[in-house]
Amino acid sequence: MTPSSTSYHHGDLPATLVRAAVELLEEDGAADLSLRAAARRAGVSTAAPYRHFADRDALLSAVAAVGYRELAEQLVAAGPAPSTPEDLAAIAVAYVRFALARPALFRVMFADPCDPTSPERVAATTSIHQYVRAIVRQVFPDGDEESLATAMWALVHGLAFLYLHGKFDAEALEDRVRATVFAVIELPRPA
Amino acid sequence: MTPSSTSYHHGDLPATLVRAAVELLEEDGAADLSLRAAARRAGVSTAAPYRHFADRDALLSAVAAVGYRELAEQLVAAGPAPSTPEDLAAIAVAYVRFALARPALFRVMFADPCDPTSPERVAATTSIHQYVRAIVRQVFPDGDEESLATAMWALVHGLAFLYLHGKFDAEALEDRVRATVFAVIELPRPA
DNA sequence: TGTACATCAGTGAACGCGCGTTCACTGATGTAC
DNA sequence: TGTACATCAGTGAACGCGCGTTCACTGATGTAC
Repeated sequence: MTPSSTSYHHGDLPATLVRAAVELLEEDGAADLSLRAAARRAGVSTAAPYRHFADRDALLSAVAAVGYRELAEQLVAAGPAPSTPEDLAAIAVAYVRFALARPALFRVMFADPCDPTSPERVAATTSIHQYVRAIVRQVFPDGDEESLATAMWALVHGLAFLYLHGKFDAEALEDRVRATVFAVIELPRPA
Repeated sequence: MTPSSTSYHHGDLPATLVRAAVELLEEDGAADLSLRAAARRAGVSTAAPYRHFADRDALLSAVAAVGYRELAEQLVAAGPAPSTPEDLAAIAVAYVRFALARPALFRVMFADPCDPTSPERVAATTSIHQYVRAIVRQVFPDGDEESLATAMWALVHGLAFLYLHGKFDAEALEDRVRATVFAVIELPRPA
């Protein structure tokens, strides 16, 4: 391949479009990504994306897929072999950090009304769920894995959205997220 | 007042517009609410809303405010004097139900990129946080109220978004939400 | 090795659309005297 | 009680915009012979 930069054929337009779209999401902050803007940034005509994506939603799904992958990378980097509550807290912090670092991307991934049956989405969320289950299995071997995994994911996911919504000051993110996770882990007996 | 339905002056256009907007959000499901659509549904000209709302965002904020109020009503109805984990679970179920019953409204309330310093929003989220604190105080008198309140809110908030995103089947909502809440409350010692 | 040709991946112009917002305007209202 | 007038809350038309998508097209590519 090795297409020259002036070649008529782009070489790898699909990937370039997705990358352009992700960049736009990160720069503009708002989730109003358009096919046209992505094409413009990729240096290609308005109609070109249709050679590779059926419609706007298809591009958005590809963008979300990139987001899921990068989120997974961040989480794994934050806790490669999690087995303690400390590890769990570190991963929770990474999750919320990701949302705040890339708010528009995170919204495309999780806040857009989208087709929930899209295989790409289903695969991605299933994979996250499995990942959280594996962590929970290590950290709480005696718990109800399914319910605890749901709870832990919901906990960090909710924190992410509350932070995105400006409910909490992003300055003290790490301390607050850790405190929240530990408040749950050390939950006292109910009244 | 008692304006006739044919009066030139509408009588209570602001409230009518907000109501129309909420109805549109609930009918269309998608959060692409426009000032024009709201005006159309209110039976008023395209420019009329500008007598009462500075811009689109102002209308959206008013809509969100209605949402916060109705959410609060649902929660209180689900647990008027919460003091047990059971009560807590019932309120959690109500929270998630609200999100699924009015997805577009919920997204306007919590998923839109919005000015986090808007007094309306700040007051609303602060009020929810206080409400959750009061519940936590009753149910877990020995806990770290602030952190536990954050955790409980994040937990139901995250569940709501995961359900909205189609991650879980809405059929078994009540059982699953209850199981998730109790999984946290009955969390075993970590490994 | 050279050539004909099918296929692929772009172009550029155009379509129709709904949107937010502004403007000069006018009909309705209520108040001061 | 009647009237002049300021103010309020609408109208209707227009602005410019960016969007998703389609279309006929053309330049580039690679393969069969």
